[in-house]
Amino acid sequence: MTVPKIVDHDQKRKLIAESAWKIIETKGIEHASIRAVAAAAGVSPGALRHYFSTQDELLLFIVDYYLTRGADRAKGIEISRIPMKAALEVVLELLPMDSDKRTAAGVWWVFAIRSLTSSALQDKKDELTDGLHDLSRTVLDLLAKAELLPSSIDMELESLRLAAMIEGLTVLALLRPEIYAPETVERIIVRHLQELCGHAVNE
Amino acid sequence: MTVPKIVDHDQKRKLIAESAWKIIETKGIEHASIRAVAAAAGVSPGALRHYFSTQDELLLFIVDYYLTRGADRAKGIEISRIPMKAALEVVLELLPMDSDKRTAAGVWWVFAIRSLTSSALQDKKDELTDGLHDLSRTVLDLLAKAELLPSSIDMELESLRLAAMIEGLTVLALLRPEIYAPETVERIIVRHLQELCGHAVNE
DNA sequence: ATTTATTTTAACACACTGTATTATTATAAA
DNA sequence: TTTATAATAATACAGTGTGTTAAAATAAAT
Repeated sequence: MTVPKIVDHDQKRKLIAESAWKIIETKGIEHASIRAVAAAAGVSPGALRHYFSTQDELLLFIVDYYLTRGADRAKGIEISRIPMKAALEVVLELLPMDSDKRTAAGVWWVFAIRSLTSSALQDKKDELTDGLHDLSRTVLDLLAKAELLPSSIDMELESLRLAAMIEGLTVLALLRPEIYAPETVERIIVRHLQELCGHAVNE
Repeated sequence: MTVPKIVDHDQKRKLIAESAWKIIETKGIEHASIRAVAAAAGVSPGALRHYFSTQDELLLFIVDYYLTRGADRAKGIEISRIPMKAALEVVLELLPMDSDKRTAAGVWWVFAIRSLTSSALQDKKDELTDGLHDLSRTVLDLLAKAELLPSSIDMELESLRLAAMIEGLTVLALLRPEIYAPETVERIIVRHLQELCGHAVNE
């Protein structure tokens, strides 16, 4: 047996994914066709297909490479010692408050839509939505540990509600950035968290 | 001057839109191509193009014909005299609780995504999101008139928050119907409304 | 009844898309 | 040097939306 040309593979996949991401950032995801990505990455379409045999595979890799990394980052950097502030920071990390996260939110969105009809994307979709749910629960736990939440609260229901809140804000911030501006989104989250803590009013 | 073949036009547009809707319902919106819709409506692709010169136009008509009608229906049928119940019913009318509304929600979703890059869809997108916002405010007004809301409430912020809640529930109910089942969605909405009314806990 | 203007319809061509197949090149071990 | 296999390229295919161009149908005017 012989072992031919051992070429990185994983590194090349990353290179291709990064080229794709650049196109998505500048021209939008609808222009990230196989041929365009191949040209941007400096390989032929056939070569790209050798690394990603289908477009869903490429999309899957991009989502994993960028979105999952973003979610992990959100879970990692709860710097604030003040629980309320930490909770806010974690949630804001998920929302499209800057250009980068806006791109990520757009990718997540078209990925989610495609997942409705492509069975190849189902698992990752479940993983990502579960991740959102887990993160919501983490935020609630954080507040509960600080004894900020009423004991009678239904944690399961509230984490589903917070997850929906985050998802909805993401969508609307993309669709109507002039209405759901970063400051407004932040105020809404603050309001939601304070209400969870039993403060019917805040000021 | 002469006046040639006066053919319905508006009626034919409706016929085409209904054929398109049927395809969307059964095969999903990604199969509602111009050629497929034309075949289902019994006209040639060229003929369809005569009634809808672009696919965005067709999508626009479908959204107007089905979604706007649905929104108006929601605004019309606040039957319940009990304000809390009426509010719940109005909100539930927007959410994908049955097959029909699931289809509508899916259409709204891909429409929204396309609106991000198609300038032809911008106005309708704004109209629909404004409609959601207005409806949220209507619900809040309804509760306020019944003196169920604390006077200190920020109506503007709360209607933005409720709108995000509805949007998020719509998305997640489509993505994870097994988690966001109709009963769960209803419980979440009830919880949200009760919390707005100052009930930190409900049972 | 014939002409005429205009709508309606059809039939293409074009540039894309994702996918599949096939053959060629390059490489590393035997 | 031979050889097996990875990497790449080239091409074909069916599908998409869109645009153009020409034909058919129809209702009024002559």
